[in-house]
Amino acid sequence: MLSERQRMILNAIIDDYIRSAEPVGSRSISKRGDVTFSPATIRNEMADLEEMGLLEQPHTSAGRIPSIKGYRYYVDHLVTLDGVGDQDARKLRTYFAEKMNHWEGVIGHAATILSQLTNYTSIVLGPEMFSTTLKHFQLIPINDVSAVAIIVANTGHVEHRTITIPDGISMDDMNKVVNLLNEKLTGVPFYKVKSVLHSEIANELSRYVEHCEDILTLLEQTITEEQEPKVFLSGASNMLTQPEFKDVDKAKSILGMLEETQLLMQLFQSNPGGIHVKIGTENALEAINQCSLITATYSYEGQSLGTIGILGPTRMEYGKVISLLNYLSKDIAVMMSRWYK
Amino acid sequence: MLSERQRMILNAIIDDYIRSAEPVGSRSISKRGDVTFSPATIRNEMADLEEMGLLEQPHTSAGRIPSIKGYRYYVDHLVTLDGVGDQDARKLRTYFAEKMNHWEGVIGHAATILSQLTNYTSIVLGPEMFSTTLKHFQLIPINDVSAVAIIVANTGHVEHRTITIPDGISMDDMNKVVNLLNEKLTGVPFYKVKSVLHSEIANELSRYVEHCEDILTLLEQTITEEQEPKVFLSGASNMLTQPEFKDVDKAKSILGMLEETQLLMQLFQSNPGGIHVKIGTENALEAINQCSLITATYSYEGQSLGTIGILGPTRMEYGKVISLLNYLSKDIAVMMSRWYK
DNA sequence: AATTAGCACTCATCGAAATGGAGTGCTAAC
DNA sequence: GTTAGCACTCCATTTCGATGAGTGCTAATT
Repeated sequence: MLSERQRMILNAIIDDYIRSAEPVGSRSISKRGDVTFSPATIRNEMADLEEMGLLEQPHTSAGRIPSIKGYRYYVDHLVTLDGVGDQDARKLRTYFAEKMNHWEGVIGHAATILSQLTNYTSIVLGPEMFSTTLKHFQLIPINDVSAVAIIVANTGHVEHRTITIPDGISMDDMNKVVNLLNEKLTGVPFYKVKSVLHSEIANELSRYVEHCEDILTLLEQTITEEQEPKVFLSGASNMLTQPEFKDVDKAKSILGMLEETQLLMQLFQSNPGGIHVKIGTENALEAINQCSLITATYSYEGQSLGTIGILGPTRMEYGKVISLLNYLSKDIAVMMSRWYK
Repeated sequence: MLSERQRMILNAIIDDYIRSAEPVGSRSISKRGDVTFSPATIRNEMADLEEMGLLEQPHTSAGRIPSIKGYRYYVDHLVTLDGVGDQDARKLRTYFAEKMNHWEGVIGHAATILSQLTNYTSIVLGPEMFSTTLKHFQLIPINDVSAVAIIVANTGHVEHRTITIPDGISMDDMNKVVNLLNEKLTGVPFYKVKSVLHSEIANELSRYVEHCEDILTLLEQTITEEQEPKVFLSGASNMLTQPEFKDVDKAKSILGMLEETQLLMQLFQSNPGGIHVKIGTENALEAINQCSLITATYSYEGQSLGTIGILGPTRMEYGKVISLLNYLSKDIAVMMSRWYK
């Protein structure tokens, strides 16, 4: 569909624009080493590319900038994955060499590194418990009326909540129930916990304990309560270094959006694994219609667990970011498996 | 030192400036209801106030704006604490009426509300475990080589870490040690844990278990490892609504600073309780030399636990914010005690 | 003696007009 | 098919004068 020459020119324009953030003229392309045609020829091609919707012109007498469609073509067909530079690789190693003693540390760190290496904003979703299995469940009484419920997954993931023990229920009864739950639920994946509770446990329980229904519903709530994954954000202020967001209002709408965890999770939904690039208006949220979002999932034992992502201007260093995300998501996977091996 | 009239005028200027963010002229003061003098008189007083260092002039033919010293006088002597408005109080009630099942929820929520009600940035430090006592300690094995250590405090605060079990140490031995620790350490304040470990436990342990030293050092690290309080940040993007930060570079240095948890904790250090106001250059960090930080501590059973704070421009609504922080810090205290009562 | 009206002066801000220059589209030559 | 040349467009920047808010000082007023 595009001639070789057109692809070269498109590539050159996008490369230049990513570097300079300013409309690219025919002359400057011609002066690059890799395109050996005269400005006039390039102008003709540029006019064609514009007609195809791959480029646009801010105003009549300006150079061209890539359109969303242009970036899309670039990402799909032209971009070269530089791989991860030695420097960056080394930084990653040293970072991860630090001893971490909970996964929040690993993931949070990953977010920090990502934003530092890219100068964009990184968003990382912690692992979903959904696909993990229950390892241990426990109640620890704090005083007469409240207790801490602790849930441990086979991945070492720990959740805890404070619950209030209803009147008229003894700690003894509670403990009996907890023991039974551990017996029956250990090894059960979280998404099955609810149904197993009802099918296998409800009956058996009613024999042992009074008030068992109250207790059961309480614990059911406790265990199955929505475990929304934690969101780690880093380098949000990097957005302000981008010339496209020097307008405070634009910056504000993006940074405001970044503060709403709900929206961020929404952004990451429906990512079936692998690396995904959403450019400009391809994103659902209006606030980031001038941004691109690149996401990758990281996994443990084949199960996709969570997502890491980079948000930047549409004029983003796609090649570098894609390589980096690719590298890092695998690194996290290795990290996790080494940890739990 | 200041005449009654000067105080009135200073108060009027600061009030106006806080509202408008623009230099205040003599005429506009004179037109307010509360100061009944002619512009000329007010001009004379303004000149005096400037000489005293309480006001300054951006340029010769502009109105006056308060200096740091001016704000300081205002906060110390003039500001009226409006109390918390009905609307705000109602919002606070509804927010806290939501059921929370871990303290992170309560504190995080507090940060959100604060930033929403004030339109400034809120920074909240979670409770330090320092002053709480150990309630329960437990190891849950995940696989052959690693286990999750869970530490519960009497406040319901839960910490967890993943540890790797050294070669040649059996899970049985580990459990013996853990049992002993629970026996001896329950009820001991965290800051004493380390010394108790050495004085009371080390000896006794050596009788029961081999390799006990290895285990002990591991667990000691685990329990006493630096528990730095969590930092909750909310409404950072509100900074961008302030006209003083419409300059992207200024905004960036502030927002960048806000991303560094270490710095934030530093900011909050050495606050002996009560409400504190740091204005402009009174703050140690250069990044917020154009900001004011108001902090308050919240406590539980008389023990000051953590800190809540509001960061805004020096041109901040001191009265409103101080009232609000005062109110909310007490609210959190009530909340916590009701929870654990 | 304190207060105020009057007035000359300062200086940031705003808009209009002038200038410069980067880049295009088109035509004609190679 | 490619390229040199040229007229044209339009943004960005600068310049300049007008505007007006606000001051400081002096002299009049209470």
